[in-house]
Amino acid sequence: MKRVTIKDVALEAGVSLAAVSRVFTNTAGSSARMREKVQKAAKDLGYRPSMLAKGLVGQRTNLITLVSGRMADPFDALFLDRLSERLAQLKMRLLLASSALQGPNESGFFQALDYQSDAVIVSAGTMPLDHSSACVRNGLPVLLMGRIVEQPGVDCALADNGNGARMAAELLLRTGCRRLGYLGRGGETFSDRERFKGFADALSGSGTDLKRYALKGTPDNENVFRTANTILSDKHRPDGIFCSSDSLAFGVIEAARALGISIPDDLSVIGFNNVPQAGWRSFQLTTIDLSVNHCIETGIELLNRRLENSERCPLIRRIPVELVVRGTTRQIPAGGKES
Amino acid sequence: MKRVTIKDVALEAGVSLAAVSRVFTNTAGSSARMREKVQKAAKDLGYRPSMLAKGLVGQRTNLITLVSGRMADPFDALFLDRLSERLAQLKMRLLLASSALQGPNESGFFQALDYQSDAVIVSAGTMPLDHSSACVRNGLPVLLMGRIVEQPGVDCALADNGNGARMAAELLLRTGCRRLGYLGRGGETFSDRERFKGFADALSGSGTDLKRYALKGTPDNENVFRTANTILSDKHRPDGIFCSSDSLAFGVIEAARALGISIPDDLSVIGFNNVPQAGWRSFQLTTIDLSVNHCIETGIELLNRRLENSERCPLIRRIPVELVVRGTTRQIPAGGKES
DNA sequence: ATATACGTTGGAAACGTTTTCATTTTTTTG
DNA sequence: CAAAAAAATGAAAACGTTTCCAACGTATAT
Repeated sequence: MKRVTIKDVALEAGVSLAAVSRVFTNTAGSSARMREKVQKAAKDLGYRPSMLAKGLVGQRTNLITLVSGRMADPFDALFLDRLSERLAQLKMRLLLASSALQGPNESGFFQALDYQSDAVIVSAGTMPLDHSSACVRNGLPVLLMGRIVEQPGVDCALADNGNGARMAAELLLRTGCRRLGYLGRGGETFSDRERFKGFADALSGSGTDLKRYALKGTPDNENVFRTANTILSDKHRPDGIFCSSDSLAFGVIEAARALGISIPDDLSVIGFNNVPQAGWRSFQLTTIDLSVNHCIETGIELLNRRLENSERCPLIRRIPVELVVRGTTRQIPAGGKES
Repeated sequence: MKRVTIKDVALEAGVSLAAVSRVFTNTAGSSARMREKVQKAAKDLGYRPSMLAKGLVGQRTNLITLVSGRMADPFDALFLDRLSERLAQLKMRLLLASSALQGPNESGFFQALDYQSDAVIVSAGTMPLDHSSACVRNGLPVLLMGRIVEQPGVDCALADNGNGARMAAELLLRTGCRRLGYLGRGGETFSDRERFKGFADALSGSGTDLKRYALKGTPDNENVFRTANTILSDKHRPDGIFCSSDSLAFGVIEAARALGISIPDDLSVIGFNNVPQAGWRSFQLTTIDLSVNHCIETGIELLNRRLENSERCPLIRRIPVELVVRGTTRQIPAGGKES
């Protein structure tokens, strides 16, 4: 019932505490005989080092705090899953910070400090960053996924939104759409703002209409459907819609079907993220692919470099995106190279 | 750069360490004047107690280790999200154990021990429980979600699979299906076995055919589609299929559409879990609802009771399920009460 | 042989808390 | 007002590690 400690191992092996510690931390300066004795004793007793004690004295806890959104979007779930797995390979553990229920002193940043996490990853787009400086001040690296904040000690990794939006715009133009729409979250998140701007920029000078639509309220399917239904019921409705996420696009597709609007003949739809569902036969959504694995590798790299050198200046990494053409956009007219 | 400790607060307030500790733990025995002084000093210095130190000396870390599956199923994501939120209300944090990559000494159970979690929740159906006893031996409560294992110190909470399967069987029978199929994971998980058994039992004596199908490999949509396609391509294909999860049902629906089989006229489909997508217009899946919130409340209750009294005998809780009739099953013939 | 270096080992302080116990102060009681 | 009880306070040990430093032995160089 009582925990097996380093002390017990030392006693069993007939050596000092320091010796056991050295063996378990692979510190130089212990004979082969010593290693053997200690390892045998440890195994016999079933010893496991206390990460709490380790963290208290050393500087690493191998804990990474993740502040994530509501996990409503499959992309978030996927991100979490892969991140957890990848960190496990590096012997690190993910500590979740509920982004909901943020009392005055309850931010995920504080939680990270409380448990002496080695770093904080923020992937919740709407999470206020008020307390991030408290982390930086305590030497706790912050990694921002999906937005940019210029602050010492804060690294950022995010999709190449401008490029993605441009590809979407070009595809819609080349397939003959003329009344374009952008459906996003009303500029609530950094990504949303960048994607709209990129879309608008790419469209400027093309002589097309662009209307910006915003989802009010939660991004659940029913709510998206209602919004899309309103948009598409207008007689001047767009004939091409770029959505800031696949989830929104699914709602648009369903609303179009309900209204008898044919996709892609009467309406083209493009999403963002390329979540697994986008490839399902029920949707066949043309979308901008953002590789989860790529996101994670980029994040991990920034994290590692920061842990090695906490002083280095902040880095911003753009994650490349790719256009995935499926069935919700028309075919690009072949041959017509000139103009 | 250095952490503000209880010592700094004591110094600032001109009191002893013990005094500060007492104020912060709300222990009886400190005057109003004392509380005030300490709280002011703490606020001025921005003091936050170290959970590591706290956990080392006290017995609670407020950490709960969750061993979860691959998060591929939306139900798992939802479960995680809500659990994290609910635990946050109770001032507890979720520590994730990647269920992948289980080296010899890398089980989630060991991780729980290493960080002195207050409890382990296992929701991964396929996670081997070899090392659970190590936890129990160290007084670490184990909560099993979705399966039953009779072991001291291990509580279980799971859906009323038998009842759910029975409701599915009855609906299919009453709506006139005669060649029934069950699509599951080949008995890989406890739930799968219970659901099949419940379905078969409810069908026995009805004079209908029952065929058991098993998904081989990963439960991703593409793979499910292929499996379903094979099943439905048979000329003696079933006219009613009960799936052990909604994810499987979606694949069946898509395969049916691809083959031009009309749902629910030629084929009825029932899922399990009632994930949000089941209600989407693209699917309208009839399914057995398992309330995530109910799961969590049940789990939390078991956990709390165990933490209060670690000696009490193991409890098994069945979570009630509900039939949700949507569009993938035929209407129940009205009036026909007799026979 | 003696001095120097090096590789091994153990002792003890430190990490930031809680908690027990003894001591001091305050309040209540006769 | 003295004595007893109650309340408030502080000193120190404990939790399980790591790490610095001193001490020891052994091998190498003079």
